[in-house]
Amino acid sequence: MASPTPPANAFTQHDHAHCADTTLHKAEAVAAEKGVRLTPVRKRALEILLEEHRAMGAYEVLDRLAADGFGNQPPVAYRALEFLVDNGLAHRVRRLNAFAACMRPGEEHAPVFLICRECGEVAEAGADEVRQALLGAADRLGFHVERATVEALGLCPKCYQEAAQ
Amino acid sequence: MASPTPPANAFTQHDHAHCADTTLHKAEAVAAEKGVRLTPVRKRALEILLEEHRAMGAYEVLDRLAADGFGNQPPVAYRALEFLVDNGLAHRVRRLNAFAACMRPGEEHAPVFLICRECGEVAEAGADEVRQALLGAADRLGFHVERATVEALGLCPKCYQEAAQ
DNA sequence: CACGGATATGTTACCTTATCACATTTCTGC
DNA sequence: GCAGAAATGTGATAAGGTAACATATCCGTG
Ligand SMILES: [Zn+2]
Ligand SMILES: [Zn+2]
Ligand SMILES: [Zn+2]
Ligand SMILES: [Zn+2]
Repeated sequence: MASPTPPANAFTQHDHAHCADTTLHKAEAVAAEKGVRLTPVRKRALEILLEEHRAMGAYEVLDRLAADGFGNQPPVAYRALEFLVDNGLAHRVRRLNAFAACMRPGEEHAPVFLICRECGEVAEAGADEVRQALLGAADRLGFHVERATVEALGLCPKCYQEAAQ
Repeated sequence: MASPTPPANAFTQHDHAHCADTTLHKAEAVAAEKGVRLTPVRKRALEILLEEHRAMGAYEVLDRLAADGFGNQPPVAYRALEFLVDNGLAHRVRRLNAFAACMRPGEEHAPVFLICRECGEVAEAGADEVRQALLGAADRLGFHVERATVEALGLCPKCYQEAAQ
């Protein structure tokens, strides 16, 4: 089965309001199906992450949540973010110590993050071949992979163009 | 050119004293060739990382350095570690917020880390196919990769065996 | 509806990781 | 020997993350 949505990604111009809206609705559907509660804080945290195609630090999210009347202590943000990550609605971007909304909630995927060091945009690329290659390399050492982190730092198309001039 | 050393890795039983010693000498050679100074703190930091096939936090390294008569403030460790990383003598393991000695200093390689969640051992696997797959995925979005982080968390052969019982 | 356990939130306090800024020393080329 | 560069020591502080416990909300059951 092919992906039902054309792959709107951070580096392609697109109607992001629509992109975010669609993703939020998918997330709600996923939560409903899994029988987990996308409570107000959690939903708001996800909306905040969805505003832009970039990763946000927990404290940045916290500030936004606090401004919206939620608690202003770290656990408020960390708990909401943990929930989102645990349920596949957001990902943790290790290189940035930050979090990004998952762009394909519900779809089985091994996320690969492409992080532009110039503009900070983060794209989530599906890359099964990367995962396959990783599993192969691990297998040769007898290692059993449970979770994988694959992140690339570099330049997005736009910033690469600009740098070339 | 094939790798000159048989791939001694964390998950294979081997004479680690020899393994560490060899790697340290390779590192010294690399530093000499690059014309950078592997000063006492830096060398000691590398030796500390080389003691075991696992990643160490900066503060753990710092404690060891301080015990050896070096400074006991964070920058002491962070600077030494930064030097090692910048010169390809150590790697940063993002998932653990820690550092591991590079097992193949001088060799061009795209490191992939296999982290056992049970015993904490970390193996550095060379995996060009993983890098190729990543470059391919990035290219499809027009992204230019400069640096990549590939880390897998799971169980090493030994711990997997033990878990199965 | 009432009750009780499970789940979620608020809040305090604290720990770990990482960086800045600046003074002092050590090295290196001249 | 001397000047500039590189490396180190040190204090202070920013940024990221968690433990623990009290309070509130939800939800199935009687
Ligand atoms: Zn979008
Ligand atoms: Zn960019
Ligand atoms: Zn070894
Ligand atoms: Zn293990």
